Amino acid sequence: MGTLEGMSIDEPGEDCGAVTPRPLRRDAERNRQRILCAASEVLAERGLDATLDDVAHKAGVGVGTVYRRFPGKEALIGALFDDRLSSLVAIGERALAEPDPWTGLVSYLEAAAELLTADRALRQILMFTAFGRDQAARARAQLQPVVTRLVSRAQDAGCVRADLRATDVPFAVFMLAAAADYARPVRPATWRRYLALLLDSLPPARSATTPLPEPPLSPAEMQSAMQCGPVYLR
Amino acid sequence: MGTLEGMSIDEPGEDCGAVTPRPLRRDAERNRQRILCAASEVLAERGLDATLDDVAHKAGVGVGTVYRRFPGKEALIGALFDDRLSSLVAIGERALAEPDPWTGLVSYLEAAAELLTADRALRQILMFTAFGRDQAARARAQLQPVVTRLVSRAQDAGCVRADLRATDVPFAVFMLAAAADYARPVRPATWRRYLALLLDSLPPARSATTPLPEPPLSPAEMQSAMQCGPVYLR
Amino acid sequence: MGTLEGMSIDEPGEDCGAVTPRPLRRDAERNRQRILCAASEVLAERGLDATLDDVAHKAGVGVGTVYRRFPGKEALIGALFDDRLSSLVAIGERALAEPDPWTGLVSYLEAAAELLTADRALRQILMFTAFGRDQAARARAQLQPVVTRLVSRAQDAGCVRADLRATDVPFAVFMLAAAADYARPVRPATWRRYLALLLDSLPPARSATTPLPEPPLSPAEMQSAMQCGPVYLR
Amino acid sequence: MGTLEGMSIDEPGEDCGAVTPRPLRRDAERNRQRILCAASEVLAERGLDATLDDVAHKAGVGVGTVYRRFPGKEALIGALFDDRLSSLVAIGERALAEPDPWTGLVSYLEAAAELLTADRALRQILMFTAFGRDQAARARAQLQPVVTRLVSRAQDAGCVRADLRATDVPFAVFMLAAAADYARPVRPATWRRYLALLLDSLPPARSATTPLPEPPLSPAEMQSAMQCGPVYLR
DNA sequence: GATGAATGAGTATTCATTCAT
DNA sequence: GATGAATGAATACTCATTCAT
Repeated sequence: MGTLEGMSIDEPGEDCGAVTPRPLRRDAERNRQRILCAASEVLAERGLDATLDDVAHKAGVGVGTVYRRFPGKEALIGALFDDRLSSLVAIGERALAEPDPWTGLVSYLEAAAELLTADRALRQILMFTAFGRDQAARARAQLQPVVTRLVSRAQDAGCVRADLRATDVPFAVFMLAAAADYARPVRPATWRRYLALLLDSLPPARSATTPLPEPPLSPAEMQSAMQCGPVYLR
Repeated sequence: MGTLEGMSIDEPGEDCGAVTPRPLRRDAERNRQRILCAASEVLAERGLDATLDDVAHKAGVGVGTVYRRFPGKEALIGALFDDRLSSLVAIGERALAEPDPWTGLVSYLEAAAELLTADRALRQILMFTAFGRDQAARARAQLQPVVTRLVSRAQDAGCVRADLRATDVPFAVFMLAAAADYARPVRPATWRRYLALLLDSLPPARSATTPLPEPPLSPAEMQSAMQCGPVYLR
Repeated sequence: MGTLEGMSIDEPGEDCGAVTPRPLRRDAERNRQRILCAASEVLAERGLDATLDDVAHKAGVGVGTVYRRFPGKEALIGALFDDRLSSLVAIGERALAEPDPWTGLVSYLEAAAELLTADRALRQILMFTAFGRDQAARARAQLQPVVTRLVSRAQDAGCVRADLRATDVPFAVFMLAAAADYARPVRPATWRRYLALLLDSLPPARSATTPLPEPPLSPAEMQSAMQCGPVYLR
Repeated sequence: MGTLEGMSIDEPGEDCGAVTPRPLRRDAERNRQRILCAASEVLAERGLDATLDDVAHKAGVGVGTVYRRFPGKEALIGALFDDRLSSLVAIGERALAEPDPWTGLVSYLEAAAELLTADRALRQILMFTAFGRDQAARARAQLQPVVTRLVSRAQDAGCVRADLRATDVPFAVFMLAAAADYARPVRPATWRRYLALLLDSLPPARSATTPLPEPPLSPAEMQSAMQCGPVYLR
């Protein structure tokens, strides 16, 4: 899980950041990462009902170690959320850096959906988990201005309908993630079909139809999706 | 739950009937219905994590009775699924009865999404639960022809783009359900906003933009949704 | 454990009492008694730290059964407390029935200490566990008037010093129980030695010589002690 | 904790000493003292359930250091016990130095009870914890002669009943500690009331009326009680 | 047939103790 | 020697499922 490896490990030299109360010992940090990776994988496989024992086993550590690094299950999931949130913010900022407003918005939707699509745990976390007041606040505080700017910039350029709002964007991403959740085991890219559909509804006055890039699921694939799809039932 | 009430109850004497293993005794069938109703209500409120004791209590019977009527929790949920599936088929047939093809398709999407929106467990079931081979097959067998007809009829009438497929329809419903799952505790009708958006992308060449019928969530409502939203985390 | 066997089982005929919501099924009540007995024994042996699994094992039932009958560990111990409390009240009433005031007070102290002495769990419960407000209140409400009467009656008869208070009595019992706790494995009756010593300090002759230096706890303080006292229950 | 501070620290160089395995390095000894102090405070507050992590934190050292200095939790508590034992012996010796035999005995009882009263863990230790054979032996070896002398001296002076024994004294202290444990959160000095009561039963005049019914524990029995007594230490 | 009592594997979490850094 | 990271057995409690009444 490349995303996790590269994050939040202070390089040996740059410890002058000084915000973190104390950098973890090398091995502790390594285990922290292992735990996050394992959590991500296990949760992706078995959903949020996965046990911390499973996570610990996958990470190759004892349960106690998980509890040493995270106050509890919810906190561990919260850490995952925080990490992914940073990625989303980065995605948003890259999208804002895009000179063309339309391309910017589209690339945000695409990259955000791609991120969610690649990680089921993240979809569940973003879509279904109630978090503590502060985490939710942080998420909003970081993402909202970026997304707001993306939308209003596109509206000012006349390429997006005037009644679209910034809060519609996460909904679009959730909806795409829901589609992805369903189709992924059969044909992972299916969600792009619905992104295209969605984009078709965005221009103030649509002129030409975009041909849908992905074929629909065949009835057989559809059935197969229903059988091996995400299991939340215990 | 009207659908449940109306199920045909075989008279005690005519057990010589062909396929059905044996018609239930009058009181047994009454209990079966009570259990399904109770399950429907309890699961709609609390989702799939509701306990069978809760269901039994709500139904006014003992747990043992639930197990006498259904092999287990999954089977009970499966029966609910079947019931809802019938509702969906009925919805589809009503939509087909609609003379105008476009109105027919739209009313199907609307009614199907409405059904999912009112029942949390149903959303979870449809979106996340893997069912047995036969149930999935039955679902497909019953729904697919109806939906296929709805789509092709609309395409023949020239009011829907040619590259839309029947399997896109359940995806649309799932996506709307995902939106509903998220926004429901704050503003339950929000999903209609996204149905409108979606419909805007369906015509072969869109002429006028449909004004979105529901306002978007305010940032504050958005945050509140994140806090009290569907909790799958135990 | 004879005391437990005879208690709180409604005789088949006398169900007109009607206070209890519903009499337990025969087997359920039998198991309830088994659990209480086992709890009493196990707690007596291993102290309040004994696990409910131990209790269940001793009772020959599964843990779930224990939890079906009692909401949790504390509730189980509370039930034990309630049972013993009834015994104490009965002891107090027998003591009041005694015509001679001095004999009455002495027999209460003796019988109460005997009760505590025979059951270590009870000693711990009475001495160390903080219970819910209502249980403590019930204990006080039932015992206090009886004990108050025992003391004042003896004082009126001139056989007990005037500065003794009703709240001194439970303290005496606790102190004897502490002695019993210690000496029991070696010589179980040792506490009687200290009861005799204590009784020697009660006649009024002594109060002239040494007035008691600290005021006794008021009934309200006593109750407050029962509520915030040392909690050894985990 | 004055007693702890004053312990003799062998100089680094003179490790050729006889019995002591090896004098600790200066800093090691300092840590040992810090740990004992911290343990004393933490245990006094929270009782024996306090964790070693708490102790280590309070002492400003790592848990590992605690384990380097003491084999385990029980050993640490044992060391505390030893320390308190020294205090008791000192108290006893001060009491013996008292010219008046009665005052001597009373001041021992008072000071000993005061010591126990101030430290919850100590109460638990003295009253409930079974210690290793050697610790109990040491306790007896050190305390018994002092207490025996205190008692017999008072008896010789004619101010204490003849049937009192040395082993009655620790029982008196335990009983007072039990009272203290109970009343402490409400009115900490309450135990003095019961000390006064107890003292009232000691003069020889009393023994004429009621000969004590049970023999006292012999010193050997006392020791045996200390070893097999109720164990609350986990 | 109905009931609800009994079961016990499973879950999150804690803490004394060990061991790598 | 000191540190604190890692360990995992233990504990209270839940709930789907079975079975005696």
